Amino acid sequence: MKDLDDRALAHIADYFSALSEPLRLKILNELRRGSRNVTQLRELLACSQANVSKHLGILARLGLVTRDAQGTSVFYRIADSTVHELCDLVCGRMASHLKTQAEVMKAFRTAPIRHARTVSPRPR
Amino acid sequence: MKDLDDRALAHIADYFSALSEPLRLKILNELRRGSRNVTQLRELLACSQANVSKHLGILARLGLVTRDAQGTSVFYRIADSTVHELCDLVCGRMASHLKTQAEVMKAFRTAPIRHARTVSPRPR
DNA sequence: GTGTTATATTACCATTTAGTAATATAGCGA
DNA sequence: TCGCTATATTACTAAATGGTAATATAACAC
Repeated sequence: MKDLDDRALAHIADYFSALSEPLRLKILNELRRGSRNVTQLRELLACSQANVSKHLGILARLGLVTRDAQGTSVFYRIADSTVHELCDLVCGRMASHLKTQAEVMKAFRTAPIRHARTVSPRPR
Repeated sequence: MKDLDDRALAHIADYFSALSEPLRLKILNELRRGSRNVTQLRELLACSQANVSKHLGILARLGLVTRDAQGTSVFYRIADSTVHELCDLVCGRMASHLKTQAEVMKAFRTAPIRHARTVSPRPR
């Protein structure tokens, strides 16, 4: 990631954006176990058909999943193995972060956030 | 990523969400070269001070960057080495994806997207 | 053909978000 | 103290986004 033009950057942002919705993460997580059609996902994730179709469309448009039509059903599967690595990375990081975060929360439960700016003197 | 409760999922989504904005990616990319204060980032990225402060606040709140106040300046640096791995993963994937995408675009420049559902017969 | 099922899409609403201008706050130098 | 600089925050607007209900489309069974 050295010299990034705006188009490439927008693509990367879009990619992360696809992963920034809980329902889409649930879909991808479910698809890790194998190919699923819309109805299966709708039942597994307890959401509306229109909604799951919409999110699948987003994931497909960005190339994270692929469509496989079989009769009236459309089966989706993960197209991009990078998805697994990304999620694992974030999950691993999340574990340690949540751990420390929980301790911070316990200490400062009700205290207001203050941006102390007196930490170190200005270098000269 | 086996059994995900909704809170953990929301955290992961938030994490990806932080990476889903071009300007924030630019900031993180710039911070890879070392610690930078707000004014430096403002000049390097050619954006308003309020905007870069806002985005830095988002990144800091999620723990991707840390603050280091020195006098009237506040220096930020990447707090989470995972950021690098994530971006590299996506960039690597992007390269191959854009390559094939470009060829697809060349072929179907003006053609409407059609969802062919006659690929394979329904299994019985 | 009709009816049924599966999926996609459209139109809409509510919420969120990026950006800006203006203001507030904090540290520094004189 | 009084400016001056650096950063954060507030209030606001415009645009994007998630969700839903209704509709459209396509494949199958009959």
